[in-house]
Amino acid sequence: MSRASERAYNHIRSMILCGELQPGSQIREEALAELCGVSRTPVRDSLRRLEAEMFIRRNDSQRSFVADWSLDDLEDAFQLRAMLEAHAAKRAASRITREQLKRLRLHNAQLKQAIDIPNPDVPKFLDHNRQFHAIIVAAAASERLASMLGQVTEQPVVLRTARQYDAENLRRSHHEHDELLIAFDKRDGEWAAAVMTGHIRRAFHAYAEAHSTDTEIRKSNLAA
Amino acid sequence: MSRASERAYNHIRSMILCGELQPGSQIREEALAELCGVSRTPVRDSLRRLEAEMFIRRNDSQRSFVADWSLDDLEDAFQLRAMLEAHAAKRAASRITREQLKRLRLHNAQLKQAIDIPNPDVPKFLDHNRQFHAIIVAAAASERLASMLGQVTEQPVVLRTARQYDAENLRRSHHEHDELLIAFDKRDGEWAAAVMTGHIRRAFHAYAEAHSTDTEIRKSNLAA
DNA sequence: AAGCAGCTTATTGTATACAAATGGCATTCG
DNA sequence: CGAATGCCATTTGTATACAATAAGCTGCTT
Repeated sequence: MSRASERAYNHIRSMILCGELQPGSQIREEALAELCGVSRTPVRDSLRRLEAEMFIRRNDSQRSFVADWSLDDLEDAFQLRAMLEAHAAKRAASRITREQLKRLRLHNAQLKQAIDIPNPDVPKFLDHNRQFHAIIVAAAASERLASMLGQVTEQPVVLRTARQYDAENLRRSHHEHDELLIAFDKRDGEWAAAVMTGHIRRAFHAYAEAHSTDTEIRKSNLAA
Repeated sequence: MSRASERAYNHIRSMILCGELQPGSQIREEALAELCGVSRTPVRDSLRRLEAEMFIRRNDSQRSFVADWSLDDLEDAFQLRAMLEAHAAKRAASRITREQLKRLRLHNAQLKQAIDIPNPDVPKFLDHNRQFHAIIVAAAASERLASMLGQVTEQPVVLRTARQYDAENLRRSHHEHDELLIAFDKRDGEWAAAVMTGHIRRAFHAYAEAHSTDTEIRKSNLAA
C-alpha cells in the first residue's frame, strides 16, 4: 500500500498497541485523519483493515471503537495461537531448510545475549523472539496459516505487558527455543508441535499472572 | 455496512464464487463499479475485504486478481479448516445448550430429507449443512475462531464443486452429523473433535476425487 | 417530572476530480 | 536484431464535497 495509507495504518495501529488510544474509546475518522496528516480516505482503509484484525470493533451504526479484550478473550486468542503455531511447527519440521535452521540458531543466540546479563534488554529479546517465530511460520509454507497467525499475535495487551515477563520466564523461552531447534534438527514434527504448544501456553500464564498482579496493584492504588 | 458497499461486496463475491470472474484474471475497480452500479469507493472497500478473505490477491503494484488456488492450496485450507472446526466442536461440546442441540437435530433431519429421495436436492442439503455447522461454531463461543473459520469455508472451488458430491458422500455427511450429535449429547469434546476432523477431511478427499475426474474430463474434451 | 417529537449537529457513506504510479509501446541506440 | 529508454495510456491512491444516517438536545405534552 502506498504512502499515506501505509502511514495511517501504522500510526493508528501503534497508537492502539501502546495504549495511546484507550480500549473501549470511540474513534472518529476525521480526528485520526488529522493526527496522521492525511485525508479520511486512507484512514478509512486502515480502519477496515484494523477491524478485520480485531483491533477495532464497530457498533450497529458503524461507529468505531478500540477493541477492549477481557482476560477470557485473551485466553481464547492464546489458545488459538497455540494451536496454529503448533501446526506451523509441525509443518516446518519437515520443510525447514539448513539456511533457516541456521538463522533460527542465530536469533536464539542473540536472544540469549539479550537476557543473560544483569539488566535484560527486553526490546532486543522481543525482536529476536519475533524473528525466531517468523522464520518458523515462513518454513511452514502456508500463506493462510501465516495470515491467521497475524491475527492472534501482537494483541495490544500482550505487547504492553511483555516487558513484565520476569527473567525466569525469558530464560525459559530461550530453553524452549533450544528444544524446538533440536526437534527441527531431528525433523520430529510431533515433538516440535508439542514444545510449541507448551511454549505459547506458558507465555499466556506468565501474562495472566503478571496481569493479575498488575490489577491488584491498580486496585490497591485506587483504594489508597 | 450500508447499501452500496454491501451490495458491491455481495455482488463481487458471488461473481467470484460462481466463476463469473475467472480465477487468475485481473479485475479493475472501475469495471466492477459499473457492474455493481456504484462508484469506485465502495468497490475499493469490498476489494480490501475480499483480499483479507483471500478471494482476491494483489501484485506488487497493487493490481487485483481473482485468487487462483492450486489443489495444494486447497488441501492447506481444508487442513486448517479441519483443525479449527474440530476445535470448535470440542469447545461446543461443553457449552452447547439444549435449544441449540434441538436445532442441530432439526437441520440434520431436514438435510436427510433433502438427500433421501431419488433426486437429491443439493442446494437444500448445502443450506442445512451450512446452518448445522454455523450452530456449532456459535456454540463454541469464540468470536476469533468464528472469524477465522469464515476465511477457510466457502472457498470458490469448494462451492462450485459441492454439487459434484455423489449421493454416497451426502449420506455419509448425514451419518457423521448424527455421530456428532451423540458426542454433544454425551458432552464428549474429544469425540466430537475427532468426528469433526474426519468429517472435514473426508469432504476434502471427496472434493479432490471429483476434481481430478473433472480435470480428466476437461482434458479429454480438449484432446477430442 | 418523564417521555416523546422534531430539529440540530455530529459522523459516516458515496461520488467525483485530480494526483501518482505503473505498464506497455514505440523509438532509438548499441 | 536486441535491449534500453522515454513517452503515453491505464489504473490505482488521495482529497474533498456532498448525501445519508444516527445521536443528542430542546422543548413540548401529558
